[in-house]
Formats: sequence, structure tokens, C-alpha cells
Amino acid sequence: MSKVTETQELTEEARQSVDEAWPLFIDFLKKKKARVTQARKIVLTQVFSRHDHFCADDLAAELSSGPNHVSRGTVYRTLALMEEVGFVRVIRDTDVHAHYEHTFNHPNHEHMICDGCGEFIEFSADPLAGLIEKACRKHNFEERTHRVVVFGLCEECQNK
Amino acid sequence: MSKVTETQELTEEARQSVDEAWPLFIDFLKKKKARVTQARKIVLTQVFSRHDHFCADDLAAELSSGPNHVSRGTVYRTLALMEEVGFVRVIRDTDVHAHYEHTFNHPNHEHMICDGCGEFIEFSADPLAGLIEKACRKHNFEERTHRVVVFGLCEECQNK
DNA sequence: ATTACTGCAAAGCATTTGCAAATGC
DNA sequence: GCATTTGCAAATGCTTTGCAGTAAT
Repeated sequence: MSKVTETQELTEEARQSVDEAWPLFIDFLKKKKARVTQARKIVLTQVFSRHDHFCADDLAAELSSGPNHVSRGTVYRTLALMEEVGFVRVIRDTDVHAHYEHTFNHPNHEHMICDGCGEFIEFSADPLAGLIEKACRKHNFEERTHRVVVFGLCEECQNK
Repeated sequence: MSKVTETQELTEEARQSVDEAWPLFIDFLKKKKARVTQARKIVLTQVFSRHDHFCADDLAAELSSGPNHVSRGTVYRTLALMEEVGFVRVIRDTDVHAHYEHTFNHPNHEHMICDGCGEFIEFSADPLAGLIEKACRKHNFEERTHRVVVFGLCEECQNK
């Protein structure tokens, strides 16, 4: 549990996220009486070193060899923990496989997904949250999180 | 292609949906130069004989024996056609497997999904559509369909 | 007659799991 | 030292596919 991540390349921004998130993750693990392990730090670091959207399998592939080796099983298991603590969010809208995205240091946002090229376009629509809240109150539903997705064609694909 | 569905039990409402939807499906198939087959009518009928939400596998199981036998593969293939024509919609938010729901004769609606019991609660929020439309205009995105899901706890599960 | 569809069983593929060895506490 | 975690590989479970036979046009 020490300089393990030294060999993982990070942008300044990513480094910052790791520096903030890792101590919080330690707290979370301790509260859970789970262990603070090397593998968990490697996975967390790799998650933040990636762009916003990624899939578990790619992440696992990146960590399948080299000095920061972590097995596929452990990647999936750690991702589940990171979802639990709220650092990532799972996206299951496309038919291929689950995608993940950061939710740490990333304001609430929704997605448009292009049927043509598969691109994810992020948009924020603050008023949506209010409407949803209202609907929940009406149904006595206790919201944990919500998700809005729009399917259609991006500008580029419309012109094809 | 005739009285095939006579043995499938239908409520009055379901029967009506089938009676309306089947001719439309025939048109769709013809336009596609696909064939109007017995299996496709059985699957369509079975879809409308079910409650709003169902999964492909359950449907396949129901049709796996008896006079209206249709194979699993064909069920999946037909469901894809029904999605294409807009009679059903796929829901991939839960981690188990895909769910389907009718969208024929069923007004636009969104879902709350209970983390505790898995229940789907339908709600409509017309103003949402407007907001989404506006966001799409802003991003030059051509909307085909959208989806809103709220995760959390239903009233009953809050009291456990 | 021609071409598409179906059934079946086998293949795919992302994800999960069992278990022995390794590691954190 | 004891319990949890890891790695590996095998298992799982939904979904898709190849192919030979069957049905629709």
C-alpha cells in the first residue's frame, strides 16, 4: 500500500481526483470493515486516469499485464465498490455491455446517445431534477439517483 | 396464417391490441420484404397477452411447448422486429437482463425502479418532454426517443 | 421454384464465482 | 495468526448464430 501507483501515468487533473478520492475510499472501506489493498488502489487510479466513459473490460485489459497487474475478477469487484461509494455510475442503455463514468468531481449531467455513431453527448438540464423530485414526492418514492437518456442522431450523423 | 392464435388466452383489451397491431405489423413486414409467418403472429399475440413488463426469456418459456410452440431464437428475433416497428421498448437498466414493455396503445411514461423490491412504478411527467426537446435543439440533436428512470426506494421498502 | 424463416443446439460474450494461495490487519 | 482478498480458470446466463429443414410468396 505505498508507491504502487507511481508507474500509472496521470494528468494533473486525474492525479488530483485520485488524491481526493483515495482517502475517501479508505474511509469507506474501513467503515465496511473491508481491506485497503494494493489492487483496489490500482483500479481506482486507473479509473481516474481514463476519460469519462469506459467499460469494465477495457479497464481490465489495461491492467491485465505490466507492473500494475490486476485480474479481471478483481476489476469487476472493485468497480462494484466504487459504484457503491458513488465514484462511478453504471450505464446500461446500449446493447453491448455496461459502461461506467466518473461521478466524482463531475456535476450532474445527462446523455444523448447517437444511434448512428454511438457517441455520448453530455448535457445538463437542471430543471429536470426539480420535475423528477416533484414526481417522486407525489408517489412517495425516495430518490437515490436518476438518469435521463435521449436516443437519436447527432448533428454529424443527420447529414449522412 | 389463420386461426393460429385461437388457443392463446386473451383479455378483451389484449385482443383489441392484437387486432389493431397485427395488420400494422403485416404492413411493416411487407415493406421490409419480410414474411408474414405463423411464428410472428404467435409472438405478437403473446406479447400483448402479457402485463406491461416482461422479459424475453419468460415469453420464450411460455411458448416453448404446447400448440403455439415457438423457439427461443425466433422469440428473440421477433421481439427485435417489434422493437423496430415501435410496439415494444427495451429496458436495460437493471443488471439482470433486458426487460420489454408495450408501447402500443400506451401513452408515454417513465419509470421509478425500487432498489429494494425491483418494482417498476410508472409515472408520467409531460413537462419533461418539453425540457428534453429544448436541450436537443440546443445541441442540434435529433431525438428519436428518450427515457427517464429514477432509482430509489418505494414507499413499502422505505418502511423496512 | 425461389427465398426467407424456423428450430435446434452450439457458440459468444460480459460478468460472476469457487477455491487455493497471498496479503492486510 | 486469522480473515479477507486475489488470481485464475471454470461456470453462468442471456442472447445470438449457423445450418439443414420448412414454410411463405
